[in-house]
Amino acid sequence: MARTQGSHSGITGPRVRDAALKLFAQHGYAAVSMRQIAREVGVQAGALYNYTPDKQSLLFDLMQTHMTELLAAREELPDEATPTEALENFTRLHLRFHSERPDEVFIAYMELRNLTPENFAQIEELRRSYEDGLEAILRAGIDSGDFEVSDPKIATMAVIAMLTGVNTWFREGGRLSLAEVEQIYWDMVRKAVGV
Amino acid sequence: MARTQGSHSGITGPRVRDAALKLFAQHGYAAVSMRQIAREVGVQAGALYNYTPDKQSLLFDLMQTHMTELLAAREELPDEATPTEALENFTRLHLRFHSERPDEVFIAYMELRNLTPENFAQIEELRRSYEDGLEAILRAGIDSGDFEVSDPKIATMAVIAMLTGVNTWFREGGRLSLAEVEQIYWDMVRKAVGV
DNA sequence: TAATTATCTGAACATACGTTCGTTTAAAAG
DNA sequence: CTTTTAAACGAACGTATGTTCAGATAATTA
Repeated sequence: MARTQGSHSGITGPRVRDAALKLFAQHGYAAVSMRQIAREVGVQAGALYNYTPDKQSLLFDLMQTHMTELLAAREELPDEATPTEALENFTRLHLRFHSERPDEVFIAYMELRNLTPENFAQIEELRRSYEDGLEAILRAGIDSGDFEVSDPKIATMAVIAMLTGVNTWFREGGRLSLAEVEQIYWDMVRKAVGV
Repeated sequence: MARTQGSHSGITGPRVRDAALKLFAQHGYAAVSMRQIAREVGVQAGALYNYTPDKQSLLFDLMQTHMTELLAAREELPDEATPTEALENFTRLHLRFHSERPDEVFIAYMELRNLTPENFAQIEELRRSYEDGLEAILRAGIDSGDFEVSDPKIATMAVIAMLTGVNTWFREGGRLSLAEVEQIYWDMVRKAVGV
């Protein structure tokens, strides 16, 4: 056998990507073999190399796409908002975006150390850019007198850690809806920065 | 060559443990080989099996020890405190304990999926017990009217996620001392629960 | 229909893995 | 000093790894 019936790069390509995403999130990059990914796609291991130069690129592409989409989503937030509005928008966007992509988030946070140094630097740059966005909001709120925050750098890390933590327990269809979770977290964030 | 000069189980044993801790934290359980651990200890791979039945037990022991010590530390907190005092004690203990053990914390959060189902269940039980402790404090504060928290379960997860987040950036000897970090986080936690 | 291109197979490569074990040497016990 | 035990070596086991590639077949183009 060789080329199989109905085979198309437009179909197999995304399937490779999806399989890698699912398996990396489930078992971790290092614990997943190319043969496992191939089996999930329904193909032999060698065929994967039509869609990725190597395993590392598979991981990097997943993380880069995720971070780029996250930054793009943030760009779309209105920028004429007050500091408090901006913080609420950020909070709700973060919760919504992350809860919709549990696998991507898991990988983005867990597999950093499995990136090559060059790839790591690129992803880290994207992450820093995202964090800087929140820090800018906090500083604006401090300057305007809206927020009461002693250290904006730490507050940035604390808020992001708190928000990203939802992914450890939140599941669609659970006890609480996303809207309820958003409201509860926004209340906590709001209070934490003194609003 | 065979048994080497100065070899002692009382020396090599802890060194195996330390090497595994360091390497698992650095590269991840699945990415670290028994030969790497052996090299770090200064021994051949076969010698490791004088100290662990297998690689999985090495991971499990590290996590179990960590969680047990965490629970033991919490037991030593005074239990006649007010809800606010109890929450402050918990917050400071968590920050101190975790900042002193970055490698153990990293492993405890990242390598859960590399535990066998039986081992996972045990570690998860310990973690649940720790979280229940915080939830009890929050409920007590709600009942007494000290705290203003709409959902104690979520608040528990949010606070723990926020606090554990320090380990992603805090380093002894950095811009802020542990005491300063403790104060800043306690301020945020305090405000977040409405105190 | 014929020629070309895209896609996948299946075998192979060198290397690495966790683990076992017979043997050897050092330390401890008698 | 002799015997016993503890600790480590070093080779070997079978299996798995990421990756390459010639060959085969399907889809597409001419």
